[in-house]
Amino acid sequence: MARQARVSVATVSFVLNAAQRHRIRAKTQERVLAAVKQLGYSPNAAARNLAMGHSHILGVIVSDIRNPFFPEITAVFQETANLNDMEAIVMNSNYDAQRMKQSVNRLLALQVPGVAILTSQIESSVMDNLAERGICAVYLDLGRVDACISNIAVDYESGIIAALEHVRALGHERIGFIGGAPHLRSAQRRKRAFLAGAEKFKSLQTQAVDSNFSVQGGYVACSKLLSGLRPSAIIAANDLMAIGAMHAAYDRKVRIPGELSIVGFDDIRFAEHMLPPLTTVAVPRSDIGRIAFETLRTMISDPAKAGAEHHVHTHLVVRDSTAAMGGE
Amino acid sequence: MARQARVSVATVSFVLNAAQRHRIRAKTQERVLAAVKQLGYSPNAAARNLAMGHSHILGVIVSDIRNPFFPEITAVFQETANLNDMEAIVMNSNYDAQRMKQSVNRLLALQVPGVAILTSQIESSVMDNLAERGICAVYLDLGRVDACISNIAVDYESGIIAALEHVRALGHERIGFIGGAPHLRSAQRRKRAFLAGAEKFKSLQTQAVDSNFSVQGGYVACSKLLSGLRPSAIIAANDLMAIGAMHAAYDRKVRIPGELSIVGFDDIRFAEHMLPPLTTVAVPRSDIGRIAFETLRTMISDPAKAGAEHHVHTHLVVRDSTAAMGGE
DNA sequence: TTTGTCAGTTTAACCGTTTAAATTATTGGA
DNA sequence: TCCAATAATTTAAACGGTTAAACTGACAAA
Repeated sequence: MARQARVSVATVSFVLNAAQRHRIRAKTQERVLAAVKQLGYSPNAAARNLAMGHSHILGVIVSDIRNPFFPEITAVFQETANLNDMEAIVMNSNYDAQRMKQSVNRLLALQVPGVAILTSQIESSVMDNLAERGICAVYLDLGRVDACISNIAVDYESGIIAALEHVRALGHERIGFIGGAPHLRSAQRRKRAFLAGAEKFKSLQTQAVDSNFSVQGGYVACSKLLSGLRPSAIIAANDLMAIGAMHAAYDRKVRIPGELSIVGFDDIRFAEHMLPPLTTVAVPRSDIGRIAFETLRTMISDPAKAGAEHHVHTHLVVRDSTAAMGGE
Repeated sequence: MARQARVSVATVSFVLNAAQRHRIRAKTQERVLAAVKQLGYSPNAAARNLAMGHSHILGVIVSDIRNPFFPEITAVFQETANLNDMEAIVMNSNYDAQRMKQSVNRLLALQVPGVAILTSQIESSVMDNLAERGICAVYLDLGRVDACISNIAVDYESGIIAALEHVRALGHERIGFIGGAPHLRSAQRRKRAFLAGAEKFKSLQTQAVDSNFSVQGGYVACSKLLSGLRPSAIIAANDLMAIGAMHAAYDRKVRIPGELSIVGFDDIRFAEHMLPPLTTVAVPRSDIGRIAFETLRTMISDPAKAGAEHHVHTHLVVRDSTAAMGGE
């Protein structure tokens, strides 16, 4: 080991750990730092991990990294973690409970001090497993807050309401809604918000169909809506379905936004790249990534304190896929 | 520790490592396995890592995880790694040499046995650093193959030629090309392939402009092409620029594919979701992910053997953004 | 001069595996 | 029955850090 600095291993350790640095003399610190630089030394993470009982790696589990919703979140999480001298390892549950369990087990073996679980569903046995072992966790929209358990609550409702108000203000009265997979809480909340919002305006005629958050599903759902008493505006519970809806309209030669206005949800990067650019509700994904990390860090550094509930807000981004009735 | 099985730690270790399992009696194995199950035991990765001198985590560095080109690769890499009892940690260089170095250092501290570097550029000092420490590496399109260094070569040329032949067969003679950032090898190769291919056909009039692989860049480049002697077909060196080009055409009311055919490159997921769906050259990203892992695994398990060069092929996917001259 | 105090540094135990080597148990042959 | 050979298991030394506790001077006060 780099004890070319003519000091003991302990001294090196003290120098390299900010918290202990004060204990040793400036001169000695210089010597150590010089040796570190000269040897290109970096401490063995495994040894440190073993000694400290936990690693500096945080786990992040998402349902589908291929879904453009997630990379932004994980990228910010990781960048923030790196700034704090930690690593992030991102795993994919692929919407599969079995894989979720496996991923958690992998993370446990890695001795992670905390985990961010950013999926729309999770078995409570997994949460319990984590809780029992004292691993801090932050969930997305799962509600529960406890010792070492935080939650990030996305305000879907105000986004949906904003979308509804927007198309209503443009003069649309017949409004369709394409919902996400109905067994997912987050899908239910968006749908309920839509229905509740629509109730307020007697003049509105609404029709809601459930789908599955995919482009394909949005296509089918939109086809269904268009073949009935045709709405002049459609709000989709995510951008992928909105894109599917745009395709369905395109294939039937229904002009957007001339004959049909479409609003998405999420504001994935490609929303603005659609033709026409998609009006959508932005979910602040980088905030989610940042908050997920920060709340984990807080809980890890002070495990006594209870977890917290964090709220993130959504807002409407108006682009060109919506227009006034009869307009274009 | 789980020595509730009334055996020594060594025995547990032997049972849990397939290679040594034969050494111990079936009865004893059962006892150990039962204890493992009962305690929900999983071996401490850090301790194992420390004892063995290297971890079971592989590093993957990409230039930009937000670019939809990469998540597919990393997801497959990770899935394959998991099937082989290894983890993958994905880092983002953000096209920044400094961050690349940092990422490599982080991975070194983690004692990774191998690294996949999937960026279009890398300083040779980084390659040397890795090589010196005996860390296996696989690069994307960086050419060098050596002890513990493999390379995945993407056959950009045949894809570009296929795209060119395709538009030529449709009757286009005035063909524009939007190139990627000219300092990147992979951009140069695509451009050169285009120019070389165009030479073969005397009748073709081509114009190539350089850009930067971004949607914005594609927009600007296409605007430039459209404002001169207007081409009837444009081939872009990646899909993002092709999408930018589609926007430029849309904003100028140039109809696609009626007045302008556009071909992209990569076949990112959103290519088929564009309106109209984008004709593009598919780069087999899941193959890249799989091969990157497999070649790393091979090199790691037998470090004596030299690295290998792997080729992956591209192929044209014809959709609706290209059509015969004067058609639609 | 002795003693106490304190800053600076070192010692040594520990973290939980792997693995070579040592030990103990079992088996089969004389 | 005893012994050798072999099978099964245990022992103990790494691995490279962290950290409580011990140590070492230097200096100030008695």
